[in-house]
Amino acid sequence: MTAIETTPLARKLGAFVALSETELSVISQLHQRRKAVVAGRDLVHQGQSDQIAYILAAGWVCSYKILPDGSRQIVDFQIPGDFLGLRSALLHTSDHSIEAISDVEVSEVLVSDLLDIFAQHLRLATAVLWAASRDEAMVVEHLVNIGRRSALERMAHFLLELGARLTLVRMGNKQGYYCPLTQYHLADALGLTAVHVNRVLRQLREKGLLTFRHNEVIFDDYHALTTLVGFDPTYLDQTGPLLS
Amino acid sequence: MTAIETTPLARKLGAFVALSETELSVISQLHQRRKAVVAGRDLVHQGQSDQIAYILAAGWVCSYKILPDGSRQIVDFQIPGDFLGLRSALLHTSDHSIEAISDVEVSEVLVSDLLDIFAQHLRLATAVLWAASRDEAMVVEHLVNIGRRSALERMAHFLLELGARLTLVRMGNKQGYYCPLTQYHLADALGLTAVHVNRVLRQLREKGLLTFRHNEVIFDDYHALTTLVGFDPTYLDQTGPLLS
DNA sequence: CGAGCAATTGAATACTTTCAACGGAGGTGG
DNA sequence: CCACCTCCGTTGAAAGTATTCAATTGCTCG
Repeated sequence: MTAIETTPLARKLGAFVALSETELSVISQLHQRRKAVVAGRDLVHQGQSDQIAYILAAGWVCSYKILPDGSRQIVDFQIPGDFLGLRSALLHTSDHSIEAISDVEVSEVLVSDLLDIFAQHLRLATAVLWAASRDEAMVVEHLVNIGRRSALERMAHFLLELGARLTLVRMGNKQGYYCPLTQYHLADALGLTAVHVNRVLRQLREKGLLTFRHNEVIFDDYHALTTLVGFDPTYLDQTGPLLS
Repeated sequence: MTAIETTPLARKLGAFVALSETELSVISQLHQRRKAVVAGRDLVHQGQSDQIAYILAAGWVCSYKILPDGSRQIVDFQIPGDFLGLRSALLHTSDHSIEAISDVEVSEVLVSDLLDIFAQHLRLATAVLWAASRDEAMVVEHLVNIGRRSALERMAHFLLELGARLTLVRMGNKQGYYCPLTQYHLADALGLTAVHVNRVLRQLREKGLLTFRHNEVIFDDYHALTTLVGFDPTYLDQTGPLLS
């Protein structure tokens, strides 16, 4: 059982509904068809059809779109326990690419298997629906972040949100977390230049708010950060509403 | 039957799958519990719980979020035929507000009714799932738009997308369309200032690309516009992939 | 007609990008 | 083992883009 509990997906869903042993074992069965991808490689290409879905078991990936002029926008990052390409699989076509940021392990999931499981374990269906809705809410929050916040606030909000997500799968806490993203990743995600990302990070450091160095995010003043950007993690950990 | 065909929802879904008369009548039955909202009023408030879903029958609305500092970001506009608050209804809580831009008519939809219909008419379920996925894809495209395009390109892309959506419900074409949005709406949607929106619209006009005046968008040079921003409406009218 | 809202314009300011250059860490091949 | 290359991070200065502040016009509505 201990082994079962340790899959990030189980941890994430478990934060939302208490899972029975049966349900936990069903989740672990989803992780059968393993596949490894090395850092930097694309897992899915924009426009690729007949897309399969994955559960991210280890490592970090990002979903992005490339514009005609060559610039790219990262839509969001996925961390262990997150689904990849669920919507694309349903639509049989991917409208974005997925890049492995670090070395990555994924579990292939057949949509048909998933649907079978939903039919038999309604609580799991509910939990996955919750996860999908949360993903959508994060994209919306990302949109708001880019549209209406200054570069400094954007960065702070982004790193706070990431911290909250990582905390849910026990890969971070209010002190900080390990973060394999480069400043180029941050730039492409936040709609900034890598150069400006660098300056913004320096500002945050000099203000004693947070330090991002050597792949480590350290919250120097968590409280000040949250008030600076009005960070409200409600949309991430709403435990309850869906339970009924 | 003519009366039935004319609901915007039927027109939209009909653009995706050919609908039988039975299906058309089921759709029209969804429009029973009518409700009117006057322009400027909020239909849904951020944080409101026990949310009900709606189908927009007439008029325009927008979904938005207010930031702690008072600024707002419009996430998305809805036009006749679009669902409102489907996700919020499922989650029993709304994470955003919905404003009626013009006088509006909506049809209340009980989630339970909708689920019943899905069970009986699988093609309709598919079509609605398609619509929901398209909505999500539009939010993603909106994110890319704000993150990686200049103000001018943003505006052009946005007005093109809106035109494509309106065309789908026969409320616009490649010549142009009626558009009740103010420059403030555009600003809040595109992450700009109303002042700057004004200047950008002037540029577009002076370049002979498009004219937005007196609530009318006129594409002066549709082709030049699409190439300017690399507008690719694939994500809007993908007829096919989901049919299987 | 006055009030209020939307659109418009100018000038000054602030924010972000661009261009250019350099340092350090890690990996490769001679 | 070291030279060399590349990728990432860092910094300065100049240029460009968007915002802010302020003021004016036009229009609609009561």
